[in-house]
Amino acid sequence: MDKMKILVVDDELDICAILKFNLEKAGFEVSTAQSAEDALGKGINSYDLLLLDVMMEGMSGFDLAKMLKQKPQTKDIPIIFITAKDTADDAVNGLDLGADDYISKPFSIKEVISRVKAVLRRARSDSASGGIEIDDEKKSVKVDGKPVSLSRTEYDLLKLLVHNPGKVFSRSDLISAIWPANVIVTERTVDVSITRLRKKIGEYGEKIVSRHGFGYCFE
Amino acid sequence: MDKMKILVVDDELDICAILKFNLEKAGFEVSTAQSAEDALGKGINSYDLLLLDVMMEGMSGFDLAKMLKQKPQTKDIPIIFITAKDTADDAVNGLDLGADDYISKPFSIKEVISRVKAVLRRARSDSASGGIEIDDEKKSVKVDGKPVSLSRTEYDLLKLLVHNPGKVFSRSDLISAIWPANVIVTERTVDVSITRLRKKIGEYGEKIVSRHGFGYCFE
DNA sequence: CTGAGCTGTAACATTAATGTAACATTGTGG
DNA sequence: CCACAATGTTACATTAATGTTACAGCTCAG
Repeated sequence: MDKMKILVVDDELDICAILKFNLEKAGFEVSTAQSAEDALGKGINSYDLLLLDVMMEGMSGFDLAKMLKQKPQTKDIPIIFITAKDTADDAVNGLDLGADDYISKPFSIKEVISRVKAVLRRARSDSASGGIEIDDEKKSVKVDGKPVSLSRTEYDLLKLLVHNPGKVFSRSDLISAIWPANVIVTERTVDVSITRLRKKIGEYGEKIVSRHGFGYCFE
Repeated sequence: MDKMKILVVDDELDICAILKFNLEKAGFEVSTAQSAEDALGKGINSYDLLLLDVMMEGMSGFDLAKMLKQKPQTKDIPIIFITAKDTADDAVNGLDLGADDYISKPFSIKEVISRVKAVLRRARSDSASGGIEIDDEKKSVKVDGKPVSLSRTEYDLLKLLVHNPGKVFSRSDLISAIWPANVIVTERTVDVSITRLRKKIGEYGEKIVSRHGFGYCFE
């Protein structure tokens, strides 16, 4: 496999240097930029992953991400936000913007590397052909290349599970993540939606696995 | 939980005093040393964390760290380096040496405390993994690298015990911590769950020890 | 208005987990 | 060493969790 290319965007030179050094040691190819504007000049669409500081002079990391998510060439590049603020708001904002993960300062290097790897693994499995393809723009799903028609609930379920392989979601996790806040549904409702989803995606239904006593996960 | 013991090593007495005062206020037990040699005389392996100045007379912080990382008794003690401001290279070197974090002068006390806590939190969950790894996101447990399948009750039990090594939980402690509030179970029920858990985690089952007349604890 | 698809609940089937009791073993205080 | 209490272990009946299907209410395009 080719070296994955990572672009680190942070206005603190120390942070850039540390990330660059350690990520390179972990086998990645790393460039750095000191501002969002600087990053734009570096041909972002040639990178496989962006590490993006939220708080920067000029254009913020959020602004940059928003811009990138609008262009077809760059919208699929995974983004990990780095934020100094430990506020849940930022995390929510970031994930809402389509960020793939979010790391708060101070971070440990080990943690960063493990998240980078996780995100890249995820991104690769997304584009992996022959499996499950989720086109978030068209809100359509293909299984082994063949389009399947999912309802809104099923689509959201599949997307959440597939984008977080291995992570176990309890029924109440799923309800609060997928069902509108103002509706009240039984936990068993989740089971039924899972059953319907499993049936529609054929053999891949078996990859949505139920962890007795915990919930569901995709593997 | 016991007080965490921290050793601050810095040749500037002012810095030592400030760190000692503030860390003690934050609930830690703090000793200080003015040099690496001094630190070696203080029984380093009894500490839970070292705060280590890089630039010191005689043996540098890096040298000390390198030495400690080579001895089995001390290699798992987390180290946070304190470096002068504009030497990102130092930080890089330090992280390369297996430091868990670095802090550059001048630092804010809040920052130091939050990093200390972060590192200790991380070290705690790591050290618990002396053969047992608990992945709370995946709700899965590995013993010596091999996944074992635990029921919900067994998982909760293991997690509670492992995260509080040495602490003795009475049966009623365990029941109120793990069993849903609305169910009523015999205290002997705990014994059975413990037995099942022990069997599943193999030789590590012996680390769940029963304290006759008191309850169970993990050591 | 109408019909097709979507949804949530309930009911029933199936499987995994659990609690209790009974008996075996170990530990403790005298 | 003995008696008694605490703990270990096992089997088995029961309970809880999950899978599945049917059905009724709902939405929404036409």
